[in-house]
Amino acid sequence: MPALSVDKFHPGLSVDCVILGFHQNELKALLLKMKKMDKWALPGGFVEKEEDVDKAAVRVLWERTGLKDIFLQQFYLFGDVGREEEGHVEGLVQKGVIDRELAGWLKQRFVTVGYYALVEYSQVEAPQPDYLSESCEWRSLSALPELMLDHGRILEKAHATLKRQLNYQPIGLNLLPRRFTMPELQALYETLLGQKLDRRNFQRKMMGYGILIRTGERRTGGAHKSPWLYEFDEEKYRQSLAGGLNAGW
Amino acid sequence: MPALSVDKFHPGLSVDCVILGFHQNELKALLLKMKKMDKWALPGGFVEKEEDVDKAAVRVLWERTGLKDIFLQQFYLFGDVGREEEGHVEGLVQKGVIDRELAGWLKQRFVTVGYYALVEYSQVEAPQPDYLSESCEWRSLSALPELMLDHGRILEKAHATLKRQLNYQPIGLNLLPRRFTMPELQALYETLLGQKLDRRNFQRKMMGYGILIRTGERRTGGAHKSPWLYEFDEEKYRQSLAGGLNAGW
DNA sequence: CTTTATTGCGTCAAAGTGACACATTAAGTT
DNA sequence: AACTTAATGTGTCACTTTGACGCAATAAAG
Repeated sequence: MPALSVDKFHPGLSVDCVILGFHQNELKALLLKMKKMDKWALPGGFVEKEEDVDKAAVRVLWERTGLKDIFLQQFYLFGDVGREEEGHVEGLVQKGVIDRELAGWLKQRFVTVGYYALVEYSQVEAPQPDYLSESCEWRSLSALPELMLDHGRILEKAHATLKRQLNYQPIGLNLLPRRFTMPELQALYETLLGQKLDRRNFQRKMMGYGILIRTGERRTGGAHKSPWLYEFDEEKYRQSLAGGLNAGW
Repeated sequence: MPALSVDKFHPGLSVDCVILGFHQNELKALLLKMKKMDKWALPGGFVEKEEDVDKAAVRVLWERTGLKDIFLQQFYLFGDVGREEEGHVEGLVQKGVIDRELAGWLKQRFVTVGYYALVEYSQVEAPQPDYLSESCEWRSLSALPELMLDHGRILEKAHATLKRQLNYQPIGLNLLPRRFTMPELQALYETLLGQKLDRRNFQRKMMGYGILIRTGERRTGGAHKSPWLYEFDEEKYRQSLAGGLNAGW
């Protein structure tokens, strides 16, 4: 167990990352399985004393999973007392997962900042767990394992935030391969929303946003009629992110 | 100067409240004028070690302004290093505003959680400044005084968040008197958006949401035709808050 | 060559939106 | 008391967006 010098960190402040990917028509989150425990956890960690919180989130994600330079979006601060579970830290000590110094540090009251990111599933190959974890895996949101502390609630809140953003912001640029078909994009939306959409109206609405480019090519190999391949117009995609899709007023 | 026992607080964590009101067709924020300084500040303070952050915000607002039981909405954590200004704390000490103990506490690195609330201007009568401040006043957003630290940025972010929410959530229940006219509601929207709206289309759209009740009465006394008085249907208002106005999908 | 399931494109009615005309009314003016 | 003024209430009309669905084109399998 490497020594973790604890006094370089900002006291009582942590970050937790909800990393969402999309694969086989399922929304998945990247989770760490804690050593010697049956519970799973979001990749999270501490903020250094002279480090921006946003940057800490990026660093922590890298340290704990190997994912590099992910664009993380802050979505909520979880600041209720009682986030901690009675006996949680003692359990870790007794199982030899953490040492006494770290345990003392962990026993203080913590608030945590939630961040989320949407990443392309296939670009994350064999994420590397750190020394606290025995594995790092994609787990389907529809069949989540038991999560430690309030990580279940954090994940839920990230999902809800995402669903709301779908109404006024484009989504998919970091979640899909560079080129994708309309049915694939639709499947992403349907999964995020938990709701079926009409194929034809979806295409019309999506094209109306003007953020998609139809490449001349089709995806072949599957059965039946081969669909067109699309890319995002990154310039216009970013404009839509900033300005919103349905300005409303 | 009352002694402020500093070790009951969570280290390096503060809350700041953006309180917005609407008066004479202007959006105003409640600000504190710091003693012996030309700068103004948002009402803010520290979180106790065994206190929910949300509850701390409510308490702090009460302690610093006298406003009671305001519903505060968390909107962002400001966590960059360099939020602090060089020499800011020393200045306070030299002017005798704070003592050495508080100064030492303040010199650590802080992150702050931003909260906002919309309140009815007229219900806030003579807000009371605390011992750190020499006054507590409504200041128009269009002519803000100089704010200390990054409070200007915090206020700006609250305003932007509000503007975005206007697209999918009803607004006005806590910002207007219980009964109000359609032109008054429209003026609120126009001020928040910084944009003129068509009178007739505004009314149609607003009524379409089904959250307004037209009382049988009119507002008399003004010149010209007297407008109807409306109330919010609080039941439906809350439903719209939860479900969103323009579901989108 | 036929079958089958999927994709692309189009239609149509209903609802929503933006721009505007016109009638109504309360207070001030003459 | 009649007139003027400016704000409010209601309605219209064309255009766009949305929801629901029909039909033809196509890639692979039998």
